[in-house]
Amino acid sequence: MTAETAAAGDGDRLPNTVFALDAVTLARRLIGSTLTVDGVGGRIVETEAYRRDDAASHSFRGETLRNRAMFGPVGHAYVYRSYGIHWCLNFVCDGAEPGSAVLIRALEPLFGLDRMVERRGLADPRRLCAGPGRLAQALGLDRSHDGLDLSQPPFRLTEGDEVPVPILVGARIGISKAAEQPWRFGLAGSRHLSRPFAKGEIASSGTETV
DNA sequence: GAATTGATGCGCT
DNA sequence: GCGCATCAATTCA
Repeated sequence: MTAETAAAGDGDRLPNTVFALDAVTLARRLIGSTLTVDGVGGRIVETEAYRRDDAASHSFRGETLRNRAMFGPVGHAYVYRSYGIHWCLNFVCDGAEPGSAVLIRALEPLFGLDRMVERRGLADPRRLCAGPGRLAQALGLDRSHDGLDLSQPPFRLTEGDEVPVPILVGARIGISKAAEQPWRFGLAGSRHLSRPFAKGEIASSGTETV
C-alpha cells in the first residue's frame, strides 16, 4: 500500500500506555510512528525529551498558565508559542513525574501534502515539517490544540511499519541549559530532520522497530 | 554552503 | 527589560 492510497493513520493505534513512559524512553519510542491532525501529517522522524528536573524544560520552575498542560493528564498535547511567532507540539507523558513531555521536532510528510504546502506557503518537501515550528504550521496547530487528548480527533497516532531502522541519539537543539543531555532522537537516514546529527551522535546502540 | 538578523508573545527577574 | 525548546530572508562565500 502506498502513502497515497493509505488513509491517514492506517495501521494500529499507539496504545495509550506508552504515555506512562518517562520522556526519554517515549521520545525514542515515538520515532517511526505516525502522527496526523485532521488527516494531515506523516512519520515522526525527530523528537526531544523534556523532564521536570531538567533546567531546559518549561516545567522546571513549576506550573504556570502557559505550561499548565504539562502538568495535566498524560497522553494529551502541550502546545506553546515559541519566539512569539511559532507553535510547537509536545506529548505529555510520565504520570510518575508530572511535568514531563516529548517535543515533536520533525515529520516525514506523507498525508495531506497539498494542505501542508498551502499552510506553509513553501513546497520544498525537505522543509515542510523539518522543525517544530514548521511542523506545527504544516499541521495547522495552535493554542486551540493545547491540552487536547491525543487519542481523540483531530489527532491520530499509529504504529509505524515493522522495519528495523537505527535510531540516532544526540544533544538537544536550541537550548542553553542542560544542553549536554543526549535527549534528541532521530530516524537514521531520514532526509526530513530539522538538522543533521553530528558524527559523534550517530552512535546508536542497536535498532528499533519502526 | 555558513553566518547574521529581524519578526514577535509571554513568562520571568 | 531580558531571554527564549524558531524560522526565513539576506548576505556573504
